[in-house]
Amino acid sequence: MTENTQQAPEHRGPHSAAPADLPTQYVPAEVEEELYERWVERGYFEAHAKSEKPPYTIVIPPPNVTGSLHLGHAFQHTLMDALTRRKRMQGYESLWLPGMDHAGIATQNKVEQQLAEEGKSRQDLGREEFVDRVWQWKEEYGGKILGQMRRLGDGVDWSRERFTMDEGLSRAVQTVFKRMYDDGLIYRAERIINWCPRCLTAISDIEVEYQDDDGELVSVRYGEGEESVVVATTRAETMLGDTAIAVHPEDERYAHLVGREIKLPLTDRSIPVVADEHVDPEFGTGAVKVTPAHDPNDFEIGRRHDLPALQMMDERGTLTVHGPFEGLDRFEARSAIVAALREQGRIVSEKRPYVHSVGHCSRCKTTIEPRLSMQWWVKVGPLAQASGDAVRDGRVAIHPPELSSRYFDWVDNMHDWCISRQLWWGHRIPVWYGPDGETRCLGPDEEPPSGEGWHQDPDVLDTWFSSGLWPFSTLGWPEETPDLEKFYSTDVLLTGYDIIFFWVARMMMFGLYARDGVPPFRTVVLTGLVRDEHGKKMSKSFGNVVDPLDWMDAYGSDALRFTLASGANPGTDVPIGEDWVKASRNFANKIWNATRFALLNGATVEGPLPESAEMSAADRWILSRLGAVVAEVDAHYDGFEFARLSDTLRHFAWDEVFDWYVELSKSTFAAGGRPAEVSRRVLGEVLDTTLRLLHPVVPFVTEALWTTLTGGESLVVAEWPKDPGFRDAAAEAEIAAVQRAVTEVRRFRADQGLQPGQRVPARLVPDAEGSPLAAHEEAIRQLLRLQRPDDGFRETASLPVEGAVVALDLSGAIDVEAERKRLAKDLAAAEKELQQTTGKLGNDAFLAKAPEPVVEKIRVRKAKAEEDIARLKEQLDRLPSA
RNA sequence: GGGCGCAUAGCUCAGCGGUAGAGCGCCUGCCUUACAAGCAGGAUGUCACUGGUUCGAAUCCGGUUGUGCCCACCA
Repeated sequence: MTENTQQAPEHRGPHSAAPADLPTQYVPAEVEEELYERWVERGYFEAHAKSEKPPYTIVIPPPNVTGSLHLGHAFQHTLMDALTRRKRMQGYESLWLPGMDHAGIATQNKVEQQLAEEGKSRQDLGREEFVDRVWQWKEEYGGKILGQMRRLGDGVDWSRERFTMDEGLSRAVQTVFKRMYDDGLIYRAERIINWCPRCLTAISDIEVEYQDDDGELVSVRYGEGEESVVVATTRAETMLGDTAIAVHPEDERYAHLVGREIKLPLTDRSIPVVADEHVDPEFGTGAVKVTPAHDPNDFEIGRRHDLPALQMMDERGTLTVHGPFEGLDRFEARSAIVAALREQGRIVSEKRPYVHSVGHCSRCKTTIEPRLSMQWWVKVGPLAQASGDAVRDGRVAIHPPELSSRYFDWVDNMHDWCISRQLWWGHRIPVWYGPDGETRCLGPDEEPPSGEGWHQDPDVLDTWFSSGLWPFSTLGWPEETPDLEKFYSTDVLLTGYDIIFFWVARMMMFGLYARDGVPPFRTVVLTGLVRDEHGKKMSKSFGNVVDPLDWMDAYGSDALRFTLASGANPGTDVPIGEDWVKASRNFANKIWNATRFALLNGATVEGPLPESAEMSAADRWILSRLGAVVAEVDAHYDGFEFARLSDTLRHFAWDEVFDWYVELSKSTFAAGGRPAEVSRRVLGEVLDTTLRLLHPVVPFVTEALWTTLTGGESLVVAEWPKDPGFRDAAAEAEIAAVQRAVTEVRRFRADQGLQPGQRVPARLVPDAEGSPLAAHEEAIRQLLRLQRPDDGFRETASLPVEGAVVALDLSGAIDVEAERKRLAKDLAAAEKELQQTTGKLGNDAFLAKAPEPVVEKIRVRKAKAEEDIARLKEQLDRLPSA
């Protein structure tokens, strides 16, 4: 490999590098790291609160410290990076704020796991030492993802990096907590919560994953003779905590029992029969055991009927009721109790398989145990209302709009949020309890109460409590900092649709509350999930998880980024496969080589663009297209249509610029003179602009090439192109005609099996009215590799194209049969077209109702079909017979 | 149980009322001095099924089937 010009010194003038030194292949590894370091050193990504420029802000969804970069991150980061880079180029004070989440339960689990390998538990260390250990762990392993972000090219402002446990962010947490506590929006209450017997903490409703598990439904007879009821249950082990039997108030089968007491099997207790609307008489026997301490429904029934709640398990799910079952695990207890009941003849109908939905801890998959427990809650009513309204009244837009229904479903039906966690890693609840049952909630600047008997609540907050403050806590709130003033509220919040509830809704609640009704962001852009090339979820068990670094190593960051952006249809999942990344790598290489060609041919960005009168049709055509593409790309950016903007750019760059325009310009360059000078300037202009347009998505390769091409400082701070509004419909039509003619002749040659080396003299014969091709004879000849006609020219084949005829001297080499077949096929197609269009135009209803442009289009099609048929027939007639 | 979405070329997906598209893959021919990570040409679809609206439906409406996701206090 030759030496890479990118290692040449910065700030060289235009074309000072010998372009021939550019290697013929783009090698990402040779430019990426160096460019990123340069960008960071020069402070391009740092935003300034004092800037006069209008702000544009995106805060990163803070990844967990425990995590490493996966394709989902790479995907979202690519989009956020593209958005902020473009805005920066457009002259905004563009801030993309990075950081990480302490991820309470996930991180604590991780460190506990590590301890377990040393044969220790967190209790062995004690709280303080354990938390130290987590911090240590965070310093050592946390933030791995931040290094990976550099590889991806993320243009984040590293000077503003935040962590949810930073001092400043902790102040924000405590400030909000205190305010909400004082406002009565945070309270403490004993309720049924979702308890994870492995993590040993409460978790919120959305941290529970329900899945259909196989269970068994057994029917058990409670009581004796007349005074007996049969209940159906899947959770026999909880019967020791039963404090009632409930039936429907209108169920005549049990009317006589309501109010009576029935003896509970395996115990000395008797429990009442109560009538409650909740019971479905159709289900099972129509009678249900009530265990208020271990089932949320039963808890409600208990409240309505003033029943005691009997806690019969400890925090690990072990039975605590005195007797033969004490000390058994909940699942062992289930079979033991069923066996005991069977022995007593109380199992009325045997177990039958029953599939029902069972909750599991989203962290460790352990079956959740509903448990009666004292916890802290956020009263969501007013906050949820405001959160819904902000979207309903348009202050916040959700993109794509289809996904807003999910948001509304959630905020409009939100239950109070359990925010306390029985963990050690996290923001400690700032509440102190006094010796006389006093409770004191402290703000960040308040000293803890001194004196005997005061102690702080041992629990910490749900990790999403601090994430919910992220858009403003990271900007300095509760202080009214210049950052907050300048960059809040943020412009776009881009994240996966899977955390609408966890994060988006909560940021809305907190943001609207803390900032007096100002929403934390104006637009929410929801992305899908990254999946494998067959649309399957990536998971360790499938073995289809891909480390983005592997692909970046193999194909470069740009290739990965471009592939991800190409797949980003709004709100839908993104499949990705290695072959696609490879294809994007090829695109990057194509950009590389096209620029190399331009440099070799003296393309320039110096001086003003030549007058359009001086330009060739090809020059005017490509500039006309360029303007249209700038406008189109802008529209796609504004609509967050990343797949479309990627497609638009790839098609324009590869097909139109790198292929047709470059090929057409070759004959111009070869001819030299003023036209060549003009084209060199136009090619420089088009490449310059195209590289700018591509930069936000593929920052590395574009930067490397653009600085060489233009001698400019950096694309990161270059200006975003504006559509100059130059359009030339005539030039566009002319070049389209050339393209069609060239394709037509190529097709002929391919059908004829003509070797490229074969000598084919040809002449372009414009018809009487002139042809748009007339001016392009030399270019066409070159594109098709046709010779000039010589004295012995003998026309043996002619191709009518675009108002002209390409006469070819094949000197008897023509394959008559192949040509006959081809013409016959074309003729059939033309006849079908004629039939269709004639039919349409003969339809009065169509003529009466269809809009004029549509009718006109059909007329044109019909005329063309007629022409084609006549021409093809003539050609067929002229073919020598075989 | 409720809600949302999707069914278009071998694969992954655009298109969403006026001649069926892209990328990858496939076939054929080319090392044409920017690029073989390339170039040229080509093949491939009753647009799930079924009614309807319309001059005209892949596109709008109803139904069916299949499929994915979300929500729900399914003893």
